[in-house]
Amino acid sequence: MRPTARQVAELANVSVATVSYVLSGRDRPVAAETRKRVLDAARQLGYTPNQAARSLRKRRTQRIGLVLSTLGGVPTDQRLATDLHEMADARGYSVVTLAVYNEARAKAAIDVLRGGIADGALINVVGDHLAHDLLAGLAATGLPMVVLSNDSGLEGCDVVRTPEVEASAEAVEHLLAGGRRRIAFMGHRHEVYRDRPTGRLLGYTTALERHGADQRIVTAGADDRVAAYQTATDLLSSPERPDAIFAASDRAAISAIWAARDLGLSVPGDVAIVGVGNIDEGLITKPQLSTVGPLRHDYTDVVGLLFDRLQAEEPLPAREIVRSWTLVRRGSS
Amino acid sequence: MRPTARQVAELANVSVATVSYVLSGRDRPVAAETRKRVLDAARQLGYTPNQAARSLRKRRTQRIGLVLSTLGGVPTDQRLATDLHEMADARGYSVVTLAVYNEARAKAAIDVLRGGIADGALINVVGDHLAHDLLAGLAATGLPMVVLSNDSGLEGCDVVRTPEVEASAEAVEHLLAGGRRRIAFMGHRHEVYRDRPTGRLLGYTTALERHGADQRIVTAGADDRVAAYQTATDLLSSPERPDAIFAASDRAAISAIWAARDLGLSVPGDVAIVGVGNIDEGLITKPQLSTVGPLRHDYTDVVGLLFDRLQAEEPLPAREIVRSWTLVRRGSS
DNA sequence: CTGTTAGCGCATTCAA
DNA sequence: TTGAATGCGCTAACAG
Repeated sequence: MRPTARQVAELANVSVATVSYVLSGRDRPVAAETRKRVLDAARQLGYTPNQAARSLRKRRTQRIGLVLSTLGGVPTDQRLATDLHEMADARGYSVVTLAVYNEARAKAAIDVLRGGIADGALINVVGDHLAHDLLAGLAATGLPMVVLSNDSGLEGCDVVRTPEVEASAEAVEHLLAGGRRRIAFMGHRHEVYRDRPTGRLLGYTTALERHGADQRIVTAGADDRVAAYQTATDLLSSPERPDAIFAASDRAAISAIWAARDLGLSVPGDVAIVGVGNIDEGLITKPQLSTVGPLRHDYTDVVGLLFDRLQAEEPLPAREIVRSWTLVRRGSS
Repeated sequence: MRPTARQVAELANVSVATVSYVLSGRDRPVAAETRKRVLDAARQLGYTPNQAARSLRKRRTQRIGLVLSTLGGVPTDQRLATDLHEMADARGYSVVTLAVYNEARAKAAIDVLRGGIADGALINVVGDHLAHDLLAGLAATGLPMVVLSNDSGLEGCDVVRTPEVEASAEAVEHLLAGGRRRIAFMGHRHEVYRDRPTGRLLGYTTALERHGADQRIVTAGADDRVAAYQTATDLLSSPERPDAIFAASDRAAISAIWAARDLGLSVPGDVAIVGVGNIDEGLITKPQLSTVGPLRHDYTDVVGLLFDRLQAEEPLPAREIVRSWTLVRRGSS
């Protein structure tokens, strides 16, 4: 079927070892003429080394696993992915991406990693699909990994944290300081449909509590633009219309701006709107979108953690990065 | 390091063969007590079979490769990915995604597939990053694959085609029929910066030619929302403002609607706008977006082609699917 | 400069 | 009902 090194060797009249040395380019002296025969034979047969055999033998795959919630192209994932691909490329690694989607597939994805598909993993799974003990179990195998998560108790790997609770609270306090009193929260499903507040919702409730504001308006809709538009439309056409919306994603916030404008409401006059993430698209809305998020979208430091581990001789101590988020005040609030 | 079947066997006081039989669940009689010992030992050691060794031996990986241009979450890719993941799951396959991004990485991705990372591949790469002969070479290895492409001369695999040229021409003719005379095209980079028109740009030029309209206004900007907004703003504030914009993606078309509204222009009064793709978001713009694209976003037939090949005993003849696209007239044109 | 040999970890055939 | 032996395709140590 697929040609093997053995067949290349026969065609070139050499041993498989020579084929291996020529094609993997290790520094063993090979006569120019022999090398040419091998390369010709390989080309003629369309030979590509079997990676399963190679990594079984070398005990390395030269691959990185990227684990994401979905292939949905959340802005953060896109940046993370491009930085990872670029840095992996430069170091001779390839990247395979695993999408989790739900709890069952999260288990499957972890098993694929446990099965040794990659030499290291970069993991960004939001919500609770990826059970904590699965992750801990994976880390315990010694697989170099860095996890983007605010969960506590992750040992044996690097962790990248995001100050989303504090930043969200800051955003809501900014709205309160502007005199807003009926502030609605539009969140992701995984935050809203949960027993106790976490993440951006927790920031929202915390800020309200601090200011003795007990008016909580919590809706879902931040997961996609259409839902956000509809949710915002509902909120803004209700008799008790909110005077501010804090959306858990910029994409949702932008939909909310459009919903307000379509209803003839002025932003921020009638309703102030703040998002999360600081995506570029916030600069082309009218008014421009206020948001909390990173000022620069750069994940090279995060990816760097992973390659540090891969290139280290001995296990590295667990490190932690806390990313820096800022409230960016623009026209919408 | 990572435990092997051998270690499990020693701990359970059985042979590696027994471990293999118990854990892979093949139908060889194993005493209940032995089975329990093996399972306990495996759990205790946290054993997961090495997939490289397993697929080397079984000559199957139980994996599918999904090859995409980017992890950018183009709507089509999202649908394709969810359908693939779901169907793969149901059949006991996992999915690994490879992102191409550029020409060099396209070669790398093909090499990964040639190296046997998966038993089959679903490939959707737009533009010319993935050279035709690379794809042909991959198909020649006998790897079951289905390719979404309008290129000709792809042999040894299933091909899924999209009537984008005809549909784009239809969209432009619809604009012409509505009396529009200065129709601008906003395209993807890979179409616009190329020696001769292809794809959606070709549909545009073809329609204009047919009607003797020689006014061609070709711009890029369809690749992202921000660029589209800026391009549309430029177009619409120029002294020779177009009376219609045909955008190569719905996302760009939606940005164009915003740009028009922000300039105080009426859609479709001052400028008609048509997109491509028929995404749901076109229903929440004001006016709603006219578009050409599939009426239903369903890729199960495409994914089905791949699994047909994987499950077939002998090589299947190459098949072809032509997807059905329709002009959906809504308020923006 | 090149070939022979011995596994990597697993699934599977053949004996027992 | 179980174990020993073989080899998937490759790399790397050792021998020549």
